[in-house]
Amino acid sequence: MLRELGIDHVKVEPLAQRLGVTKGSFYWHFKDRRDLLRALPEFWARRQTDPVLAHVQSTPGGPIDKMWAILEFIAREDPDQYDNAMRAWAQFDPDVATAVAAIDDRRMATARSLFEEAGLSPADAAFRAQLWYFYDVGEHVTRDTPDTVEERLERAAQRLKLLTSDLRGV
Amino acid sequence: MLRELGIDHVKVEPLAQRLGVTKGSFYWHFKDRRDLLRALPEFWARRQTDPVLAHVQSTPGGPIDKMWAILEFIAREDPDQYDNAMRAWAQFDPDVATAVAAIDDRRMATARSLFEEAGLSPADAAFRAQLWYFYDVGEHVTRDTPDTVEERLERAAQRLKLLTSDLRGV
DNA sequence: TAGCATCCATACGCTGCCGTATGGTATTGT
DNA sequence: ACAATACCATACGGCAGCGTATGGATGCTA
Repeated sequence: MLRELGIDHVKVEPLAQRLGVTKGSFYWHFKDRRDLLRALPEFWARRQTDPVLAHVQSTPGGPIDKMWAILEFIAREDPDQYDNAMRAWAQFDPDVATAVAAIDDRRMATARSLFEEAGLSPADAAFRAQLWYFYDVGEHVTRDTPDTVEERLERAAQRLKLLTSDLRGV
Repeated sequence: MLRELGIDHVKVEPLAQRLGVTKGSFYWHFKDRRDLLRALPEFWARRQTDPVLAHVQSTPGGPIDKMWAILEFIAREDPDQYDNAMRAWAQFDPDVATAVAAIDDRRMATARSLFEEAGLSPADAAFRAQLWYFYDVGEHVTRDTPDTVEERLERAAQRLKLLTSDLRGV
């Protein structure tokens, strides 16, 4: 419901009908609607970013290898637009906004440390990480992600090249 | 209402109350709620992107000068998050999505032609324009825009430098 | 000044959704 | 076998918002 119609459409009665149950069931599992909404951000964080960060931890090689590992990992997933729905929600709910900002920080911090590892100064690395990450956000939010894995991989390679061509080959 | 709470909160009765009138007035000006919503995308396009494109048309100099003109123009505006609200809406309404996509295309086409003018091949210019534009989108959607004009200008200069440092000075 | 169009208020019925109260069934522990 | 607990359905009252019907009020026009 969140992905398809937005947070204002995750309502308990339509939700129950979609699941083939009634409201009575819902109010046994959750105190009220707010209680359900509170559980969503953490669910999202666990599902969408923990796997990526775990994957980059476990890949060997230099920083550019790890950047490629991230890009490849994401390109091989099917883009399910969960991020978009969360951002749309965060737009209008301060609590969710801080939750999403925390995720953004975690992701950008990873990129930043990799750019530092590749030889950039902290300030330059921070900016480069922004450019890196914002491309991802922009691609998702404008729904401009290619349909096939091959196209996504090619575009990712292009991005990595442009963002690291001036760095030492580590 | 759209900017602050999202499209699902532009409802006729709260809207009327906010304007200090009653529903009776609303239903004289608009057929129904859908009629109001239909008018919003065009209103947004006129207000948010026409001025920028008009401004770049009227600035002299080479393509990089014009790129700077765009960045400077946007940096001097106060970021009012209208774009974000439209994107949040477009996320869940296909008609709005096409309207927003049309705006994205217009903006990116401008950047693309400038990169071509600066010597890039059509394919390279298209990718470079994406990177250019997605940074903008990412900055807005993550609410990471600096508060002061000076900081925004500095960041814009940094962006322009990184995206054009390998091009001929035209 | 009579008539018509413009603009807004009041009042009404209807629907969708929330949250609660209450009862029923199934499963588990002893 | 018999509680007790977990899980779900039904039924209710209440509110918010939609759209319509109707009646002023004001201004323009002949």
